[in-house]
Amino acid sequence: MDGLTQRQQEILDFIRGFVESEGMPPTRAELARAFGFKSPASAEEHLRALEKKGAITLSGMARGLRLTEPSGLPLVGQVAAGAPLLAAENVVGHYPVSPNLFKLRADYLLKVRGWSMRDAGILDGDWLVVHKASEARDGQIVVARVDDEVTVKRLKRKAGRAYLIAENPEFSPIVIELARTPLVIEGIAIGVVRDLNAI
Amino acid sequence: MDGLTQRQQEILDFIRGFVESEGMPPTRAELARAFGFKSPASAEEHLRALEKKGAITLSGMARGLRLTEPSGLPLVGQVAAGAPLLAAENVVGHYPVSPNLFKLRADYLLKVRGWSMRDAGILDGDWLVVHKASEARDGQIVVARVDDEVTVKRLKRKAGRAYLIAENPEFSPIVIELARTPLVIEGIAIGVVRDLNAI
DNA sequence: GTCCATACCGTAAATTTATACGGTATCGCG
DNA sequence: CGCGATACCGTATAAATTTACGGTATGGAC
Repeated sequence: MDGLTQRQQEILDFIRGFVESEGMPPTRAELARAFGFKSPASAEEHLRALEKKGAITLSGMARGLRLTEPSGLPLVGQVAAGAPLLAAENVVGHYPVSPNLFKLRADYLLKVRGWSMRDAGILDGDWLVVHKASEARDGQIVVARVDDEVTVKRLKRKAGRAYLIAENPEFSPIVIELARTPLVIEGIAIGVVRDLNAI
Repeated sequence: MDGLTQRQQEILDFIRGFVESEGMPPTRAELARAFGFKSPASAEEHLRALEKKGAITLSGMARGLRLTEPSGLPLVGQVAAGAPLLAAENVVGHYPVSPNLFKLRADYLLKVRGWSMRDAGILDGDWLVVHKASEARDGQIVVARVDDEVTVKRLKRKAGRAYLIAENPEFSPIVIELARTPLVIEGIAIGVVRDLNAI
C-alpha cells in the first residue's frame, strides 16, 4: 500500500494480526477498543479511508471486511545490486505461508540462483525461507552481502576471518578479512521450499 | 473428529470452505441458506452439537466461531507396513500449508527416509508434498508401494516393465514386471519442504 | 413400547454491528 | 488567512446476528 498515513498503517497491521489470531476480521467496536477510540465511528472512518485507498474491501455484513493484499511472505527474486533486499522491485510476489511454520520467524522467501549449495540439497530455483537477522552462529547457512552481491553460503569464523563456504566442491570459499571488510549478514536460512512442477 | 454424524461432518466441511474462501466464519443464517434450512435455529443446533463434540468453539459474538482442528495438511511419518498411507496411526501432525500452493492440489506431506533421492535434492528428513493419484507420467517422482513398503522414486516405463529409479548411484532401480506385479502408485511428488532447524 | 439423540420448523427477543449525522481540533498548503 | 484532509467524539438507528422456547418427525437402543 502506498498512500497510507501512519495511523492507517497501524490500523491495517492490527487487522492483519487480528485475522491471523482470531480467524475473523474485527468489528468497529473491537477496533475502537484496541486503539482507545471512544466511538465506533472513528473506526468506521479509518476503514472507509482504507477502502478508498484499496487496502481493504468492505461488504456491509458483520465483520464483512477483507484484506486486499496477499497476507503471505514476500518472494524476493533477482536482487538488484545495491538495492535493499526487500525493495519493492525485488519482490516478485507473495506466498501464502504462515510465518510461524519454522522455529525462527520466517520473514521472506529468497529465490536461489546457481548450484553452489547443491550438496546441502538447495538447488537452483528453490525458495529459501529466510529469517531476517544481522548476526548468525557458526555453521548456519546465511544470506550475506559480499561486494553488493547477495549470496547464500554456510558461515564459519576463525581467527579474524569469516568464511562463506559453498556446499559444492566446484566452488571455493569466500574469505573475508573482518578487520578490512565488514561481513553484512541479511538473514539466516531456516527452510527450503521447492515446487517440483515449477518448470 | 470422531463421533460426528454425516450431517455434522457436512456442516464442518462447509465451515472450513467458507472460512477459506470468505476469510471469516459463516453466520447461522448463511449456514441455513447454504443447507436449505428454513430457520437459523437449525444451524444453531448443529453448531452446538459440533461444539459439544469438540470440533468448534463458539464465543457468542457475531461470526464468533472457531475451528478446533488444524486446517493444514496431514503429516505422514513412518508408514506401517500394509496400512493405508493416511491411516490415523501414520499421521503425526498437521502443517498449516494451503493446498493450493502448487499447481496440483497438495494432499499430504510425507516424511522422506533415507538418501535414495539425494541427487534430486530430496534429503533424509525432508517433507515431500504429495498429490494423491493412482496414475503418473513417465519421469515424475512418485510415491509408490512395493512389497508393502512405501518408497519415493522417479518413474520410468518401458516394454511392459516399470522402473523406480533412485537419484543416487548407490541405489539400483527397482524393476517391476507389470504382467506379474501391479504397480501401486500412491501419489505424485509436487514439492519439497525442509526445516533446516529441525534437528 | 418407551426413551433418547438427531434433524428439522417457526417465532421472537436481546444483543451486536454497521453506519449516518453533526461536532471539534490539528496540520500542511497555496 | 481559508481550505481540505486527517483524526477524533457523541449520539442514534436500522439491520444483522445470536440465541432461547416450543413444536414435529424419525430411527435406533433397551
